[in-house]
Amino acid sequence: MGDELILENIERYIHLEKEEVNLLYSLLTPRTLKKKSFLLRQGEICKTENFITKGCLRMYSIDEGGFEHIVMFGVEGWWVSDLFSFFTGTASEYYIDALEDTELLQISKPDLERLYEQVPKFERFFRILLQNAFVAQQRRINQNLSFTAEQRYLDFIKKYPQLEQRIPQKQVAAYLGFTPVFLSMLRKKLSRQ
Amino acid sequence: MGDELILENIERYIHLEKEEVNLLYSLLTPRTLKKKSFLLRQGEICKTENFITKGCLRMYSIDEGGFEHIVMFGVEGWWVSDLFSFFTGTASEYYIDALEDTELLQISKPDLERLYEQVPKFERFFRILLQNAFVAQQRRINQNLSFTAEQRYLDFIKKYPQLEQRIPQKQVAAYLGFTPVFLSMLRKKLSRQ
DNA sequence: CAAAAAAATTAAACTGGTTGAAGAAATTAT
DNA sequence: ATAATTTCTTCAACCAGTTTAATTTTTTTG
Repeated sequence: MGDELILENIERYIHLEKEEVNLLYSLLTPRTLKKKSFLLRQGEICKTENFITKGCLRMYSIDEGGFEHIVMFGVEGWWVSDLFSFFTGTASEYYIDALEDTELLQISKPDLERLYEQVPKFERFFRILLQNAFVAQQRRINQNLSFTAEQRYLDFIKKYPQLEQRIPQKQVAAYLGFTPVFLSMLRKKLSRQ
Repeated sequence: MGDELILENIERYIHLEKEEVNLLYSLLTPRTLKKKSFLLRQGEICKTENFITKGCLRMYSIDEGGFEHIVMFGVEGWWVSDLFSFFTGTASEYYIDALEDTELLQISKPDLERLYEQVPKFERFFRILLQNAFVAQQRRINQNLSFTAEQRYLDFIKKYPQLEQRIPQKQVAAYLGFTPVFLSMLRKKLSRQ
């Protein structure tokens, strides 16, 4: 199951005793999500933090014109949720759905707070997780500002070569911030040179 | 001094006892930075987390063409540093300099770790700080993807009305991701309608 | 496995934002 | 104060990426 994956993931940053592992497991709820089904819709409150043990999710918004813009992907070993909605208890602006059949481990806010209280080390773990996510986002902001579309695409396939194979091109375009038509032209141009 | 400002800031999220406050103060080093002088340059390692008690900083990169792109501003009450460089001890890709004469309170990595150990509540404080920063960045990424230049500018002046008054227009443009020339045209167009 | 639906390609016209250049206004330094 | 420097404005030519629409390829579904 995904139990080993999440443990391996956590023990990269903090060491856990047996009982602490058991407490953690007792607070996690497994869930499966069929391809194309939703984990969260705009207007709903995000009630859980979600660790992916199998499959692939995307978190995205839909603009006035009906276009989708992907703020993050998640695959095995990643946490995905709308933290703003989760922490503030307010309606989310985002959708999260499954690009493949997906398996999750979920933890609710009260359970997470219980976990922090009983094992303060988890506070440290989630701080480190957040640090990494923050830094990755900052990098993305900087690249969106300073790179051309072509540079951004090349960086994407270099950074996430697996993902590029796994998901439809139009999703890559929706993440990088240009149209599927333009991505197709770009790929053709790159393959010629 | 800035001592009250930082305390007020921290006590929004965690409560501190007198000795804990004293420990904190003993680990903070004040520093002043003249306008246009650098707190960090590309290639250097970011050694401190910096709390601004007065003034204004920007963190930015310079691209191949020599253009500056601002990843964040900071004013009174904000923390500014290159967290990636700070945590990993690797060379920074960013510059941080002062847009005004600025006063800071600095904490080094060893001192921050001492603080975490002796007062674990600070782990919580910085996790919450990071949560907020993460969510703000995610919002910015989403808006960069889904908004036009005009919408982004209008959102900026709505969200940071003080900052817009305080800094040169070209810095706003470097933050929003377009040229100063275009911003000037945009403002003219908006003032006509 | 066939039919339907979704994704990818191609091409041409188009547009939001850039570039370069030159002058005016504001800020900074002496 | 005055000169020097930086910032802001204006305009016109230009280009990176969009749009629309038609065709082909791939994936999904019954």
